Amino acid sequence: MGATQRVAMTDVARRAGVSQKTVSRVVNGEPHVTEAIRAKVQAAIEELGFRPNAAARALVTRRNQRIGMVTPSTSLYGPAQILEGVDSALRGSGYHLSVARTRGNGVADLQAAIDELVAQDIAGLVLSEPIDLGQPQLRIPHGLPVLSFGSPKAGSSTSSTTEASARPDELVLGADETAGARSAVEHLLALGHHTVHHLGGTEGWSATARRIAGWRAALSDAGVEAPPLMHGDWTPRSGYEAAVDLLRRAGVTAIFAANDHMAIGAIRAVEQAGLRVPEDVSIAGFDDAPEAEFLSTPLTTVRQDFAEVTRLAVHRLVGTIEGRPPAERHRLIPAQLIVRESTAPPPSATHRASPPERQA
Amino acid sequence: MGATQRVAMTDVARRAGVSQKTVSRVVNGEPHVTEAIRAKVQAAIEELGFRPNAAARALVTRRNQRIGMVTPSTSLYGPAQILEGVDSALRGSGYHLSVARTRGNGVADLQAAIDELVAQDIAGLVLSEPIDLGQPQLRIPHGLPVLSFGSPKAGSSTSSTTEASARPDELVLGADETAGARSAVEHLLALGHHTVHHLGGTEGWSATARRIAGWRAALSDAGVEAPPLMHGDWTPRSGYEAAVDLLRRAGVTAIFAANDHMAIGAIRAVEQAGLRVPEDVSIAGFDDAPEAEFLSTPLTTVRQDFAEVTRLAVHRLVGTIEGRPPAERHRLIPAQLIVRESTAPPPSATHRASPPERQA
DNA sequence: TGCGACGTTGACTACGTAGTCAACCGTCAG
DNA sequence: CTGACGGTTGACTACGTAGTCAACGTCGCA
Repeated sequence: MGATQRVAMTDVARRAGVSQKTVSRVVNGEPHVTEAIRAKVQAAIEELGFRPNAAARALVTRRNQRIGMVTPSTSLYGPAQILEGVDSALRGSGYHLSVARTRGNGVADLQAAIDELVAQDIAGLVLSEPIDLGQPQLRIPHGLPVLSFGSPKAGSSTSSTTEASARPDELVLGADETAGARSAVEHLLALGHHTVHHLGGTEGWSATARRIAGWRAALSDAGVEAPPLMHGDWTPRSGYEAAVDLLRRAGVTAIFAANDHMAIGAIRAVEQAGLRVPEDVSIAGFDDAPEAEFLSTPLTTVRQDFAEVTRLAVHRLVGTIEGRPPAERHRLIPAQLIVRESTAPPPSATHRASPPERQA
Repeated sequence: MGATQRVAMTDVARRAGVSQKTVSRVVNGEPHVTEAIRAKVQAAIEELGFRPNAAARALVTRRNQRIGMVTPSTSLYGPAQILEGVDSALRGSGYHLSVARTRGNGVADLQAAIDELVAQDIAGLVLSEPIDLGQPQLRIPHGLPVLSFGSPKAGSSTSSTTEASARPDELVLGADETAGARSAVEHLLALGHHTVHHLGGTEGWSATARRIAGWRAALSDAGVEAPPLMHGDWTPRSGYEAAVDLLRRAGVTAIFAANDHMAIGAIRAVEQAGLRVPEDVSIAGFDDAPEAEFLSTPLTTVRQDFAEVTRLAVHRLVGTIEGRPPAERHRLIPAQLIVRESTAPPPSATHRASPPERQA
């Protein structure tokens, strides 16, 4: 069982009639090796089925070609997209990807996942969802490059100026979710809704905080007091249950859900209450998940360009690892409002001034 | 940048006034160490912030605590659930998880992902989605334990007897998707539909083949000739487009989509054609994705118990790695038909004999 | 023809850990 | 009181690779 490694460079060297060091040169594609010898070594490698021992290599070079990634989930849309994007961006870079999923939403859970990765001698650390906490007392080895998708502090958005993060050398990239959320709420207000209710994501997630921040900012700009906040956990069920609660209040005409799945649950709740989307209640989501466009009521939502964000982020992380730190450590990519059929003027809007339509 | 590792066991040993070997004993929790010395070493470890060097350990023990997993995607429901389940099952086992995503659906793509993992000295290999090919000419190091979720050969299902796989020692576990698909189609036939059309998943995936097999089996048992097969790529869009095509034919009353997302697209297509689900056209999916229950038309679908499958599979894989191979190498977990509101008798069924309702 | 420069090759060694084995200690039975 | 034994500790070494540096050979130029 399992004794996978048997053939070493010395075996190849003996077979090819050269030194171990020469085999090393061939394997690593170093110059200063005669073509004839290179071919001979290659042949010996093939014959013996030699594969370099990664552990020995890591030991002697004192560095690992491994990136560790902490993710809160692999099945939620955002984290899954980030994981996929990071993997894509890493392919061909020479770095391997190690994944650790957090088991809960607390600091201890995040720390446990980080520790597991750090124990693997990673060259860089990716935090898919940095927890939203006052003082992120995370123990991360000094000098280990860190990339976070989204700042742990709910950003003031659009301002590209950086808020200080816990680690001065931390890379922070992401879509501008705050501005994206803001544009969704502004869209609803522009349609004529008096106010917009928000179904927040899981408490403690920075993404939750950013979307709440955008929601509050839009309401504040419009001079509207924010109604009580409700929290779900990103699942359709939680969106459904929160919306059922919400619909007990009078005059609810617009709901902004923190993600598309909660929006789907909310639509169901509205319909079960005998109301129609969007005629009676408008609903907007966040993510532009693939199914959003194909729901019976296609969903107005906010799209993030995960491919671009992850590509740029990984590029900068690898640069930092290899001693070429980017000049700019923080970057927000614009998010895009996608207006579909789940949002419309409120029932009595036609009796008021015609609402100015507005695109993000 | 990045010189993460500085403190070695010898440093700790000097600090604690013991030998490096004793530090090694303490770190690994070996017996035969006086409590006083153990405490002294622990203190020195804390003070110096020592962390064991994984590469050196792997080099000398000749084995890695790493499981490599190949997945075709991290955002599709099934693969994401498998990834999440494997990660959960691995937590606390002492093994780390390395992920490689295939870039395409060909053998070469799968092989490339496998090679990348093998280069990392993995102790075990997990294939989330074994490609469906006649002769899987995959190069996998001899003696490396392999776990596949679902056989690469579209199984005859229910029979728990194993079909021969490429590697005699390969572990093959999964939900009985063939039986699950069969039960969905039988459900539709029992409702009175003359036939059931199938929107298949991405060609080349074994999951696609298994669901097709179940579909064909159910039709065959009912003495119905299978209508032409259509293929999508698991996305709602592909389900939508396939259904638009399909609805050009006359007399289409029942569609079984290979996953819930394609079913969502199909529902949209039906509704856009001016027809109703389920009154005019019944639609069933596969996966029981979280949103399936909360769609405007809650979806009849098939649920796999990914948690159970992955837990069992990882348990057996780890056992195999550690020299305790399970007696049983193949196992199918039953899949469960979930009947909701997207399926009903066909439009004219009431004019015929009342259809016998049937549960799986 | 002679000399230096440069390209090629290999011997030696370090990297940090765990396995092997011997030395040492105290205890207990004879 | 002495020898044996078991528990504790450390010296030495191997693991497989890449870095360092020296030796060697060849070529071009003076």
